Amino acid sequence: MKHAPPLAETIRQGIDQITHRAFREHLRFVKTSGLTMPQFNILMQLHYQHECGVSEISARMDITNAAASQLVEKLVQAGLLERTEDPHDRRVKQLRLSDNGKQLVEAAIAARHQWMDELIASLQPNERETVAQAMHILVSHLPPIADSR
Amino acid sequence: MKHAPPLAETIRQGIDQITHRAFREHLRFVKTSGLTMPQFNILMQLHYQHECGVSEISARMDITNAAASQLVEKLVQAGLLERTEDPHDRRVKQLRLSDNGKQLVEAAIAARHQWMDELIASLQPNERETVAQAMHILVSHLPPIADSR
DNA sequence: GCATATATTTAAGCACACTTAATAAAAAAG
DNA sequence: CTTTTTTATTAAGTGTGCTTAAATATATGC
Repeated sequence: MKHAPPLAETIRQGIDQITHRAFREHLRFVKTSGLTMPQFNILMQLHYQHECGVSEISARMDITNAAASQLVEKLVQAGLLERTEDPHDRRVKQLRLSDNGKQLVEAAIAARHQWMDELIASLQPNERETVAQAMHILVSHLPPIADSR
Repeated sequence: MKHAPPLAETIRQGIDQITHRAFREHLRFVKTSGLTMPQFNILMQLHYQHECGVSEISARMDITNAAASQLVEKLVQAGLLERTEDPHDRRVKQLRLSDNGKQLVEAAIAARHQWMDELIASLQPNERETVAQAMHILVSHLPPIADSR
């Protein structure tokens, strides 16, 4: 019998497979939502950030302000985003998820959790314990911040 | 002190964060490669499958044959794909990565492994053991096949 | 106050992925 | 052998995201 693969290789393969699975599921959901990826990304950003201006979106997505403005416009038209004037600085527009927008994002998160929960449910209690421990370790070691900007 | 989050929640958050990180890294690489996502996906598919026809690509990507043919054409023009006639069935074209194509895909995989390896290197030996164990558990429970077709 | 910088929008135009419809060639079915 | 199906391509047209350039409005620096 050959020797087992080194731990690092096992971890790499695990991350590869899990992310691959997660990505495919996410793509499928976005497709059924009728939105494009960039549009959807804006919604997700606003879910985590709750409120921001157009410039913050263009900065995070690495596109021009003009591009971000156009994307936002479509989402406003679609009734997924609310765009109001910032009273403190009337140049900036405050962007926020509308109720419909929130609903869509929550559905996306639920879909993302579905296959995870099935996976988790298939584990033995002691396995679940090990996996949770590992995730805690990984997350705590992940990125100091790594914003690349 | 409040109670700790349930294991399932810890696992979900771990998977979320890891996939998010992986996705961002991958996007960055694809961008620098000068290719678009659909083009890159074809290369990745041919990396894992080594050889296939145009129809298989359109089926897997859920686009028409016409669209797949056009994408393939661009990759052939770019020198990343080889397209030859299948002698067994002269309707189908055998698609295969060229040497340049292979090189690009390998660079992508190397880039994907880079941050993982940094992460792995930051772990204590016993942590690494736990994480590897967890990954093994997860992968073995992942998807029977789940090809959705 | 006046010049400059910042935040956003609009217009014009390009590249890309995608679609449908039409074409061609080979394989499979009858 | 004729008809039908499969595989791939081409042509024409649509929608999207993106860019640059120009316009507008507000805030900031001196």
